[in-house]
Amino acid sequence: MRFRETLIPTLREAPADAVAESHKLLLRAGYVRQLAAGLYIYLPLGWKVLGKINRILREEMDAIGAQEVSMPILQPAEPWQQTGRWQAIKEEMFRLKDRTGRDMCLGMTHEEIMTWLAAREIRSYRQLPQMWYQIQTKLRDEARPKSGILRTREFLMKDSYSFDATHEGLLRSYKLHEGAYHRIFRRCGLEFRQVESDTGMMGGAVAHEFMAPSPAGEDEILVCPSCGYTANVEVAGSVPPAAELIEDAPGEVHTPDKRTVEEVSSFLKRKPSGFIKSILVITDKGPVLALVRGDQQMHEKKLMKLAGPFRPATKPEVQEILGVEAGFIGPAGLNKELRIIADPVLQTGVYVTGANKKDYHKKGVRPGTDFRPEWHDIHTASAGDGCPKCSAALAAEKAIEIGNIFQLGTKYSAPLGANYLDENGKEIPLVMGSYGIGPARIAAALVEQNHDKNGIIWPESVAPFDVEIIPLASGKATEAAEEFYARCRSNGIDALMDDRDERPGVKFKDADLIGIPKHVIIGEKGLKEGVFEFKDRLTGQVEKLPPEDVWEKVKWRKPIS
RNA sequence: CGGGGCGUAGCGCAGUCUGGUAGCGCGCACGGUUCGGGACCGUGAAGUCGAAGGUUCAAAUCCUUUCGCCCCGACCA
Repeated sequence: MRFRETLIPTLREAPADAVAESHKLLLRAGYVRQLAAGLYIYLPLGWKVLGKINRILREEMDAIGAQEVSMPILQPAEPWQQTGRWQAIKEEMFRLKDRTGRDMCLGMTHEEIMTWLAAREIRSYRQLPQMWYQIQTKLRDEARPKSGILRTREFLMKDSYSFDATHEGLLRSYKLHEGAYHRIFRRCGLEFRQVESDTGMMGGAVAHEFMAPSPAGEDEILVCPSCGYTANVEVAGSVPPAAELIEDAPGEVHTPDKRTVEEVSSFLKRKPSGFIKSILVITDKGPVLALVRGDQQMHEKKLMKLAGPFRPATKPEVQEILGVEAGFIGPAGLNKELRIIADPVLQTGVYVTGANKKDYHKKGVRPGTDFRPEWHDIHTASAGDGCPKCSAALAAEKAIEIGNIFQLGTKYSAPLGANYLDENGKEIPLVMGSYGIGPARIAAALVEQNHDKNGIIWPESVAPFDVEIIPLASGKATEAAEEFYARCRSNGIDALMDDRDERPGVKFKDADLIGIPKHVIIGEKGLKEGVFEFKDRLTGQVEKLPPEDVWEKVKWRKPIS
């Protein structure tokens, strides 16, 4: 393509609203424009990049035997009502009525519709397994769109769904996707990790996320440098550093007005790890007392999986339920039966905790003896904690979620009646999996991971063009550049020809900003010596070479590793 | 949804406190000189000051309401 004829509106300065590096650069380099909060226009360069990513997605999905289909974005409410998600999902779903008053929604994902189709078309075990995928627009009324194209209300998603006769079949489909995802992200040139993850509202037992490490990421993951254990902080296990053991004799201490662990620990001159933090929460089934060690943070998602949705108790509620002011509550010597969930790190040791008496704490409390809780991991794993598998020190990093895979089981097939007949003529629900990848997130994560102060540095596989040709104004240079450009075109090399009447500096700056990996600079100077210049955007290295050698370099493509 | 910030030309900003009828840089158009890392000179076009209502002789500026966008948190199928 010719620069002059293409919409590539580069900006010298980034709009003040942009904060994330990928957002700034994609805006400045002319890849995207914002229409409204969480709604983006993809300009020619941006759309080409998405196209490249989508091609890789299709190739790898096709390679594992998945079939591409296209599902409506506008959907009737019924399937969603049948699976219960019409109720379970709240403001995040765009809802509307058609002219007859029928409830409709805009698809935020396609489990319901894919399963609806499966319910009608799959009848026999002989048809199984099936894997269907699409690259389709999703709409979610996000509470907070942010970071440019990282979190938007409308976005493209490659979503696929597997239908198997058995759980073993599901595992096979899951593994196939796992492998495809690894190949996809590797081909895109992304640094990524696969982590254990929460299944969330998708349901099902097992799920993994694919994460691209980046400070712009919204997720935190824990990584063991020794054994390779990796998990989202939402599910990550860890062994916090051992606490100093102080064998107090049981007894009360006067702690006037000292409520939080910080206050009491500095008052008693004890480390926070010698305390039990008691948190009263209100669930649908009543109050629950959650306990973590004083130096630890409770992880709400972990507790939510055990106790269901909850909220912290208000101060009056604490008074009413436990008969003591908040700040002095503890698990030992409660005035009533209460569900107590304690983090296993408290299984050993002797602790200080609230005495359930205003202005008093209790010393020498032995969990398991002085009170009998349910033991469940509810603390937040953090950097420096021991790995749950090998006990080496864990590291924490921020990451962008670029894909996820879920073993759904029969969560959708059962309510939607997606059954098949087995060899014995028995009707059995399909065992399903679902698998997503966000192409725009791949693009944004790539920019986050691959840029310098001058601009973007795309990997060859997803760059909008293979090469940018930069003639420096002069009749001869333009002529030579045109010839080179024509040669690229007739050999299937996608070249961007900067045919603008601009000064060299402007062309160089724009080329670096746009980030095509190879630049060919053709100037009067070089022509006199009989050379073109080949610049590697990544290293910045420029080589003066005979045109034929430059051609060889432009033609050469990095093999897929 | 809670907290904070910001809306003035395509982009970045000043002007708002202390009311007097809108300005700077970049970009854009035209002419000229330039031409290897965002050139220079000259001329010019472009703004309902987010919107509505109010106060006032007079509102970008003061008051009220409202909309939008960004950030932190909550949420995130």
